Amino acid sequence: MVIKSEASDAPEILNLENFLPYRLHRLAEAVSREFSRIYKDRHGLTRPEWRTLAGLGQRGTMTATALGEQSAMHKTKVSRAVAELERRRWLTRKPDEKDRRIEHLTLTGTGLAAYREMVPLAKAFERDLLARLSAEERAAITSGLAALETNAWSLASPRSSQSLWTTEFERDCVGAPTTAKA
Amino acid sequence: MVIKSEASDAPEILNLENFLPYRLHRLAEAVSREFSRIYKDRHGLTRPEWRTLAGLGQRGTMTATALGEQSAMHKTKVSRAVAELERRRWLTRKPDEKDRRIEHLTLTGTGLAAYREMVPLAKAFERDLLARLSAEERAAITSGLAALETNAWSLASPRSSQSLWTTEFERDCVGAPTTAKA
DNA sequence: TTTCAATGGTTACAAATGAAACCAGTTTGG
DNA sequence: CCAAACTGGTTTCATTTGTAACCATTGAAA
Repeated sequence: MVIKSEASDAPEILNLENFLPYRLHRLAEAVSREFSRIYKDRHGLTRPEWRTLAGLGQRGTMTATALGEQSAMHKTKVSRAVAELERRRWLTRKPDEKDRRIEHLTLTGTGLAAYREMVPLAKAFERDLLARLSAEERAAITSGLAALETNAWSLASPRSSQSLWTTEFERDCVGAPTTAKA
Repeated sequence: MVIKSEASDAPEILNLENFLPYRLHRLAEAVSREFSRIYKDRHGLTRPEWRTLAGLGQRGTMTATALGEQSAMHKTKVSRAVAELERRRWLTRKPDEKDRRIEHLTLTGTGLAAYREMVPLAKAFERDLLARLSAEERAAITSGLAALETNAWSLASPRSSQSLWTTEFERDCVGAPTTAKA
């Protein structure tokens, strides 16, 4: 059996190290795990809780489904995260007038304070991560990811309410701190 | 309160959509989930099981820890995945002669067959995913990811045997089908 | 109206996960 | 030789997750 010397693609072998799904997952996992330490140590938040906080902090009042779409979380994760943040009195629910199934979620003062404390830490984390790359490399991931996002978009998992890549949750947001309109 | 019009960075707000950890995670999740359908429908494999299969298929005989390092999985995941694949008779364990703690894992004929069947599907999946991007975009993710990988490397989670980014597991591999030497 | 499908959200239950304890076996260093 | 300290690997237990079933409400259709 001859050893192939031109690295990595005997057609009948899959080189995991270069396999996109695997690379993405591994990287995401490492980054996410590292970042989680920040909100975990700091406030004992789980990832769904942090995302809920981040979503509401960014957009102001939202419904649970909107939150799920915006932050790509499963229904039940959102539900549980919201329940917990409510228990901590970091957010409040206000039933919709027209449609009594809907609840509008908003951060309380305490919740907002926590959010405001987290923002600079998050930004610093990202900055530090990117700081080690050259300008071109930064540009590369940014545009590369963007390209994948718009395309992987046709994948998404349609089953259940797990529709990633925000469809139209914008509609459900009111009074967001910065409703950037471009 | 004036509405900022230049999209997205009031310094006190974190724009999730542009936040790297979040983008990575969302993308990885979608891609991974979509890809998982292939091995899930096809063979009823879980992700750890698929990775185990892929690892052994690629490198030939390996120990459990080497597998864990190569595929960035937690000890226990590997252990359980291996147990299941063994139950299916897709792999066999052979105790090391020198060190009786160690077991060398190898795919059986059946396991190898399953692997061989999966490889083209995996490659096709990746190809299809990338096919929608322009050449530059493809180059961008490839190099962007590579850059992040080499750097995020200093993160990794040192706790437990979850050390990502392969240290020296090469040593534990024998008779890999293609021991690409560059 | 009444009925039936869809939608926002929660809950129950089963499966997947991770931390930590654990059981060999191995090495180190008296 | 013997006792730590360590390493490969498994197991136990508590937590997290996802699926599916569920309640309440709404909208559309008959």
